[in-house]
Order: sequence, then structure tokens, then C-alpha cells
Amino acid sequence: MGAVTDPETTLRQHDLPVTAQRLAVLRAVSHHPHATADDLAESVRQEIGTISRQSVYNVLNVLTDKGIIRRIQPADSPARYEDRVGDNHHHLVCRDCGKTEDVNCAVGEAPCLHAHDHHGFRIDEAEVIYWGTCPACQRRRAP
Amino acid sequence: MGAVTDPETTLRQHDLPVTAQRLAVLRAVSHHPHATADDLAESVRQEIGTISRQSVYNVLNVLTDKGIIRRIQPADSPARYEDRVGDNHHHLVCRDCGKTEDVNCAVGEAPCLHAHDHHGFRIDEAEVIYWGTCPACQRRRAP
DNA sequence: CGACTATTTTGACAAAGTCCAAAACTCCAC
DNA sequence: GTGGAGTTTTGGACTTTGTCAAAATAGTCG
Repeated sequence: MGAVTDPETTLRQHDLPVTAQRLAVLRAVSHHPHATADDLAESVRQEIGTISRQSVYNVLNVLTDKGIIRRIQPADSPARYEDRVGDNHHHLVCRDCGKTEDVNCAVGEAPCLHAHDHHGFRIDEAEVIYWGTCPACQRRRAP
Repeated sequence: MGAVTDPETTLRQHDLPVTAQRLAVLRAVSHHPHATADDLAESVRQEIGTISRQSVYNVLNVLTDKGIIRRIQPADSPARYEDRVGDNHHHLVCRDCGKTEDVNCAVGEAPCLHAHDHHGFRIDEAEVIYWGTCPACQRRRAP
């Protein structure tokens, strides 16, 4: 997604004024999938010198609302952001270090969307998180 | 689980000294599934008069570590606790009000545990959250 | 009952975000 | 280009959820 369209065009397509901060955040999300807001702030500062914490949050919130990026919020971890949207993929998260990987949906298209007993809820998303230990942490703990 | 064994026996079976606070928290979790730590503190106070915020967290952490209760942590919500453990069920969460319902695993036994591409992770749990709008919030928003 | 250990309490602290008002910037029409 | 309206960005205070540490208290076992 981020690769197909350049950041500036993406912003204009969504009627968002183009600012240096937004461009930089958008690029940072593309280059560092699953980074936290703090990671991204750091990354943006290296690119454009300075940005306020609040602006990072503002931009991330706007982009998330517009569906340009996706926010994932695993337990015991700050929110993480990614570029890849609208393809029903899921995540693999390390309990020790928080490392996050994409996994394609195990069942196929958008399968998970059908809970058996939906209690009258109108369901709009099925979120799947696989919890485990990443290779590096496995080595670190059982040497 | 909570219904089968009484709270006091449950605690002794796990080598935990029995205290008024633990009994009350355990009962509160049984009676109010998916309640937050604050909800539970409130509930316990009505039963035994007073309990410190820290004790509620202490007890919930111990019980969770022992596998007596389960903690779920949906995005944008404080942690919630439930009685029902070890049966691979999942949750339905309302985006508006946070209302949470149990749903039995859509695929059967413990199916979800097999991600296709596991990147070398050792996976120990697959967590599924269905996001949507509960009946009450549907009515409230589209009158 | 009494000693020993574990738990509870109290109060300070930390992380992740949000709220607010003022200043700076972008966009668009001229 | 330039000016004005409307948005963004800033910086600082604040909120929420949860943890840490030390002192006081309560539970357990002989």
C-alpha cells in the first residue's frame, strides 16, 4: 500500500493537508512496520530534525481513522502501527520482547468473521493474535 | 470452574493462604465475569467493607499466575477478568461501551493454534477477539 | 498460643495517551 | 505572489491503569 502510492499523493487522496510531519510519520510507518509511537517519533526526528510527541499521536490517529494505516494493540505493549491494511492478516507476538510478525490468515479469506454465537452484536472485525516466544528469546532463555 | 469448587477450597488447592480479600475477589470475579479491576474493587468493598487498590491487583495477579482466573486485555480497555479457564473460548467486544461476551471457538477444539507461517516462534496461545457493536449501542446510535 | 512467613496497606512512581490554548503553518482564491 | 480562513503543531498539565517498596498486619502450623 505505502509502496504503491507515494505518501504525498496518499494524503491528498484523503483530503489531508500535506505537512512535513505527516509525510515523515507516514514514511516511518512504511519503513518500520510494527513500530510503537515512540519508535516512530525517534525515526521521524532523524529524518526531519524535530517533532512533538503530540503531533506524532495526532498524525497516527488521523491516519488510522482514515484507514491509511492500522493500529494493533497487544496486551502489555504500547500500540504498534503498520502499513498493510485491508488484507485480513494477523499477528504473531513474542511475550518476552514484543517482537511482532505478520501471519496470513490461517483459514483463508475473512473466515474468522463468523462467530457462531454473536449475541446480537454487529461484528466488523476478527482480530487474531498468536502469542509465543520468538527465536531469539527462545535461545536467550534456554541456552 | 468457580461454580464447581468453592473459593476457599480453590485457594488451598493452590497452596495460597486464605484471606478475606482473596475470597471476596474470587467471588466477585465469579459473579461479574469480564469486570475490570476497578469494578471488582467496588464489588469487593460492598461485600467486605474495604480493600486497597493494590490488594485487588495483587490478588488478581496471583490468581492469574496460578491459572485460577484468566485476564483479557482488549485494546482501549482496562484488563478484564473471568472465571472460565482452559476451554479455548474467545470474546466479542463492543467498540463503543466495552461490553464483553464469551463465544465458543469458531473452529472447534484448539484450532487456531496453528498459524501457517510461524517464523520460528514457539506459539502457546491463539487469542481471538471479535470487534463490533453490541445491541444496546446499535440502538443508541441509529435511532 | 506463638513464632514465622506471607499478605495487605499506604503512598510514591511510571508508562502511554489525551486535553487545551496559543502559535505556526497550509491551502486556496485573488 | 499575497492575504486570510481554517488546520496543524507545540508544549505543558493532566488522566488512567498499573507497579514498586517498606511498614503494618494477618494466616498457618507445630
